[in-house]
Parts: sequence; structure tokens; C-alpha cells
Amino acid sequence: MYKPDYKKTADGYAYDYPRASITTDCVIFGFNGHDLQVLLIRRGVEPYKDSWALPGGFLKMNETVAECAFRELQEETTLQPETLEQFGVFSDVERDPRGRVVTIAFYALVKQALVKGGDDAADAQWFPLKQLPHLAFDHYDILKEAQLALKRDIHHQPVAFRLLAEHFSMTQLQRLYEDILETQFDRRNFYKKMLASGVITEQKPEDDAKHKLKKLFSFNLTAYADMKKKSTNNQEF
Amino acid sequence: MYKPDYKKTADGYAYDYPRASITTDCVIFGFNGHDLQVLLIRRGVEPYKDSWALPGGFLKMNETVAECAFRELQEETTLQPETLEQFGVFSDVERDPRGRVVTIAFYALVKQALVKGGDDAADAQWFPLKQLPHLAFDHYDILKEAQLALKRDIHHQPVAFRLLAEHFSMTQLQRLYEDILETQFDRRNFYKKMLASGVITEQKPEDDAKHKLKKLFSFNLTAYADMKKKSTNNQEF
DNA sequence: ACAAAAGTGTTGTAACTACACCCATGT
DNA sequence: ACATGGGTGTAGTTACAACACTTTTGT
Repeated sequence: MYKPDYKKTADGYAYDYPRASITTDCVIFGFNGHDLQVLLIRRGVEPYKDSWALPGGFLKMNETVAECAFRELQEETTLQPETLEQFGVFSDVERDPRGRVVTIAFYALVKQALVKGGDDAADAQWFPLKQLPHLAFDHYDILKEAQLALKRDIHHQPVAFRLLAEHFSMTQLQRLYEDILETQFDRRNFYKKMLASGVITEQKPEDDAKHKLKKLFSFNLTAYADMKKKSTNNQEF
Repeated sequence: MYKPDYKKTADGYAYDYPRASITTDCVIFGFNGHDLQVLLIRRGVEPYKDSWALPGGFLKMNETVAECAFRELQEETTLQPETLEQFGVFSDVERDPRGRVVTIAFYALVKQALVKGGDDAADAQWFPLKQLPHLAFDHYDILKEAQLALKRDIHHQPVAFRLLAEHFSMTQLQRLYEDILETQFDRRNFYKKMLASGVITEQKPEDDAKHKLKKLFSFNLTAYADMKKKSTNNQEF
């Protein structure tokens, strides 16, 4: 446990110098097979009551910022994402009307297919990135930074596969890459390159016979790790 | 100005809930032509008195975290780096014996050639990354994270050129890339690839005649920007 | 029946890797 | 004189971009 460094008084917790408070906010990305989306919650209290906002909240004294982000996420959305990446700190002096609040921003990647349960809370809702509502505080800026971070990280981490269900079609994978990178790819080249990389493997069709042609793929984590290890021999900038 | 959210009492600044304090720490990279180095300062006060540590300090209420990092850097090292990149947040509950302290970590890139003046302070000293002293707090972890961030960023930003003097030899550039990426490159291929990219241009020798063969190069920022813009059409992961 | 989605191969070009020798400089 | 640093070309290989038609699925 940390050593308390405050004086407890009738007026609260007293310090020798004023302090900002710390919050975490979390940009949750999901993918429904067509569009990259973010999960927002509707604020129930002032300030910005009834606005849409990123889930998040205040740091407690016995948790790290990552633990705080996890906890708040679970409290507000019941989600327990596989990954949580810290990508920025937002500290404008006037970013929060309640006072001096510095927020540590994370993004999470969730398999939206598994999250159907999460949307029974009418105050949490998925929005496609292209149709965002107005957001509370500076949350729009935070969200834009998260997009940039995602775009950067996709080259170094298996970002896409944390967003897709276990089995996915090549077209879904491509759409996701295109949404994240904001580009278009040639379908044939994308197909070949992905398969050639060896990190995804084709799933034997399960003889549903409903779909003769539609192939499904899955992600191969160990192959991905091997590929990463081997590529310690190229590229300058 | 932000709206004060504390009660001023005889015991200090009082809040309804306990708060962590916020610091910034800065990993300053430099390059002496042979080795990648970091600038450390010797602590003059407890805790960790006389240990080497990253420059940094407490956030004031009227500055952003980036401003804080700049200010502390100038106060402790007189440096005013071109760039300051935020790369991590360190918030382990017990990372600081003084109490609950969350630190926002930055790295800076400085042209060490221009910094000769900075080392008259005997309590600031450059260390090669391969010969680091023991560091205070969790600063060793922070430094290691900074190295990773630098390694990541070199592919997206003109990192190397902020560390080199205006004119540099190809070998210096290569040594720097090798130090950052922890790899070795073939000298001829490196040479060709760098020149072919167009972002560095050869300097006409200044007829010193002292060096007939030694070529110097300089970085071409606008060419770099053009290259970045054009490369909006490739690569998946 | 029709429209949209999904699967597939080839060829030209550009970029990368591997590799060895000679001259210049400084000690 | 000697060791180190610095400059340079070629050939084989691999990776990439460009491009159109056919089958399948869903409405």
C-alpha cells in the first residue's frame, strides 16, 4: 500500500500544494462486420448531462491508471476487453468545468459479436466513426487521437484480430483494415498478401452446405509472433 | 484560468477525496556521433539523494503536462528541445516513497553538438545507453519504455535528424539508426536507400581541402513531408 | 432475374539483399 | 606501416501494383 500523504481534516483531504485530479477515459473500438465503431455512454449527471461521452472516471488511491480504466469500463459497460492501450494524456487547464482534471486516455478493442449483452443498458450505444454525435468535454479530440494511435499500432500489433470474431471472412478483414487505415486496397492483392503472410489460416467449411463458397479464416497468434521475430532484419524508415 | 476546486484551510488545500500528485519525467536522448546517450541529473535531495535520475517535477495548476515537462527541463538542464513526445504513464501505487505520485513520461531529442553549455552543471551528465548507472525510483523502467517508443516512432517521424547536427556523415546516420533499432545494416545498402529516399542531400564540400573524401549530408524536411504524403498507398501490417 | 459480394492468376516493375575491393585518413 | 573508416556497382531474388472475368449468394 502507498503511504498516505494527506492530512485528514474537517474540510476533507488536505495537501500542502493544490493538486489536479486524475481520471481515465476509454475509447472502445468494435467492428460489426461493416463499420468500425465506438461505444459511447450517455451522461446522467452534470456537467454535460445527457451528452454522449467516453466511459471513464476518477482514479482511486489503491489502483494504477490501467486498473482504473478497467474498473470504470466494467462498471459503466460491463465490458472486460482483452487489451487496453494507453495512448495519450489530456491536460488542458480548462478542459473540465469542474476544476483541474488530467485524464489518461486508453483505447480498448473488443469483439463486438460477443458483446450483445452489453447493449441492454440503454445509456450505452455503438456509433460508427463516420456518424458520431456531439461529445462531452474534449472527448472528440481524445477519440481522434485514439484513431491515430490505432492507425499507428496496426503495423506493430495484431490489432485487427482483437476486433474480429474468431472466424471471419477475408472481406470483413479488409473492410476493417480499410476503416482503420482510411485507405482502399485491391481485393486480390490483399487476399494474397494476407494468406502469404501465414498469420491467418483457412477454416475447413463445416459442411453446413448453406454456404458453398464463402470461406472463413482465423488468426494464428503463434505464426504472428514468429513473423514478428523473424522480421528483425529490415527497414530504416 | 481553471476554476479552483479546493478549500483553502489552515492545513493546506483540502479536497473531498484524496488525490495523487502528478509529475512529469523526461528522457533526453542525444547522439555524440558514436553512441546514443541519455542525460541524467544527480538528485540533491531525499529520497534517492545522490542517485542519478530523469529530470522532472511536479505539475503546476496553470500548465499542461507538456508545459510542465518543458519547464522542468529548462530549470534542471537549461535545455529547450525541439520536440517532446509523451510516451507513457507510470502509476504503480508504490513507485514513489513520498506517497501516491503518477508520472507522465516524455522523451526529448536534442542536438548534442549544440548542448556543450549544458554540461557545466556538474549534476547533469550524459550516459551511453549501454553504460547506465543505477537510477532512482522506477526511472530505469521509464527509460526502457522510452527506448521502445523511440524505436517505434523512428518509422513515422524524422527522429534521427533531430538528434544529429545539421551536417552529418552517412556513417554517423547509420550508427544512430543501428543504436536506436538495435540492429546492423549493410553499409552500401544503407547508403543507397537513404540517398534514394531523397530526404537527405549531399553538401558540397567547403573546400577546406582538409578532407577530400569525407562527404557530409543534411536533412531535407520538405522532401520528407512529401514522401510521407505520397506514401498513403501501401502496406497492411 | 438481378445486383452485389466473393473468389481467383499473370505479368511488368520496383525494391531489396548479398557481396568485395580500393582509397583516404589518422595514429 | 597499419588499422580504421569511408566510398562505390552488380546481379539475383522477392515483393508489390495493376488489372477483369466468373460463380455465388441474397432479394
